[in-house]
Amino acid sequence: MRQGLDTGRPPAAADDVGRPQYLALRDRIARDIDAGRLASGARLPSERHLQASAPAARGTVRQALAQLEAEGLVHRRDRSGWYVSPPPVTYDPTRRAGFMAYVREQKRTPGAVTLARSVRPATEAQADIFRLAPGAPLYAIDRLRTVDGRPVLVERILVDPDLAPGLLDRSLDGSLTEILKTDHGLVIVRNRIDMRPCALDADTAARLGGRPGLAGLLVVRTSFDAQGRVVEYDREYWRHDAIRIHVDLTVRAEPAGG
Amino acid sequence: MRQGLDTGRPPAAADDVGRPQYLALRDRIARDIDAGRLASGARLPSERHLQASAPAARGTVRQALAQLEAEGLVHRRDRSGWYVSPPPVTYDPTRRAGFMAYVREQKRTPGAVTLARSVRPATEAQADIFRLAPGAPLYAIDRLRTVDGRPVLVERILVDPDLAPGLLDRSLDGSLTEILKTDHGLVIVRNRIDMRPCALDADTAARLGGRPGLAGLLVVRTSFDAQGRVVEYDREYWRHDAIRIHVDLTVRAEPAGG
DNA sequence: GAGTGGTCTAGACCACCTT
DNA sequence: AGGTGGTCTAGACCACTCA
Repeated sequence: MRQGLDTGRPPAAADDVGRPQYLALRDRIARDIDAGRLASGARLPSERHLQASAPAARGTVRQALAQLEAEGLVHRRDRSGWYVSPPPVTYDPTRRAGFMAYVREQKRTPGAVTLARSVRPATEAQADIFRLAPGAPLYAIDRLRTVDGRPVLVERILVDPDLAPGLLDRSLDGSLTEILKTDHGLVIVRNRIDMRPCALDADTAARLGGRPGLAGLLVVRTSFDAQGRVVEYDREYWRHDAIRIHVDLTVRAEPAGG
Repeated sequence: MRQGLDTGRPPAAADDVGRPQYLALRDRIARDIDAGRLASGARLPSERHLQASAPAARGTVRQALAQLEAEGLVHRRDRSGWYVSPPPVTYDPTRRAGFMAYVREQKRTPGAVTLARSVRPATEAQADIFRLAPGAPLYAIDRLRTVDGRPVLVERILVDPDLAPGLLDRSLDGSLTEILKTDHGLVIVRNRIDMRPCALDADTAARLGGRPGLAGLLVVRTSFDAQGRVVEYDREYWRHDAIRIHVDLTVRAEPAGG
């Protein structure tokens, strides 16, 4: 499959027909990972070393690495190198357990950092969600979550100050839902969840150790109490390779004829 | 930000500092889409035309397009061109409505093609799921789903022939769950769903009009009846830019002290 | 057959991480 | 200071689509 300038090498073998060179290199690295020659967390040889061992142009090597990154097998640390990715964390949006709890259940080590807490006027869209007037104050909490020391998720949580006055003065590294329940009597009875693959903006990507455009999964959670009030509005930006969604549903009774 | 060979152009303006050229081009195209100058479904200028208008090397143009593709704003048709992507379809895994129904609810036009139907021996993993012996026969149905004529999803459904004898002789373009219920008395009471971003293999990508490595979302659905038997095992490979997941959950009663 | 995207080469300079 | 990945150039040939 080699193309471009004639390098004097023989034409591709029959079994290589139709398989681009970058995928062949991808396969080689993927095999090294599967076979354990490259362990989870291990650093790959540098692009220039891979280039020399292929041999191939550096762009071709980067194409192979980008492919492995899209598959979630490897990730990069900006200007540091490429690393074998650990297995993803399983996330069940129907469960009440907070991040810390369900990561621990999977024998991984969770971490949390509160990046910022502020009061800010609601944008039009936010006001709509909380059924407030645009410009009304909202608590905003930005948090970073890690698994085994690796940042996997950035979230921004919005809370109506009227429902949870003084919330920002609390320690916010633990379960916010728990605080809202015990301190403010806000019990969540309904969750609306939206998920979609996305590309992360420069800020978010940088916090997760990546570059603008890093593939991500956006999880938006809107939590309601029994009176239908929005108690918590949470936007979580995950690294796409760090998460796996799992839902277990018992089907509700169907209306007659359904 | 221009780098590499000196092209005689002036250094980057202050507001461009730190913003790579490919992102600037991305922004320009994204603005054209937002502003409606490029409508949904419209074809973008060719890479070589974009290159001439930027101006930039073709690799840089392709980087900008790949970024937009990752964000779901544009997609490509192999060797045909780049196109503005339509809005994604919303998918609610908790609802019983089949693909055709919920696509229609969103005022889009669904389509279905049965690609293949066969009986094949269960692999080890499949046997495990169905609690059968490895090598036991399983019905396999491959289907392609389209929205507004565009392929968005390839699925393979496995069914235990003992539970639904003769299933393959039926018309399979409609709701399989419906057939299993009305013809075979199999009522699904529990769904286990797994979702994760993935890269699509060459076959799947080709069926969705893409190249190997196309970004996708894998949705695995395991359906059980009241006796806990696996009635249906379905692996859906979606184009990542064609789907948005939405779940609305009423929280179950908590155990005391929860 | 003209034009498209897909793959590839062989360089270069830069910002930043690591030591 | 040396090495890394990030960005960019300027070409090339190929497989395929489309009119």
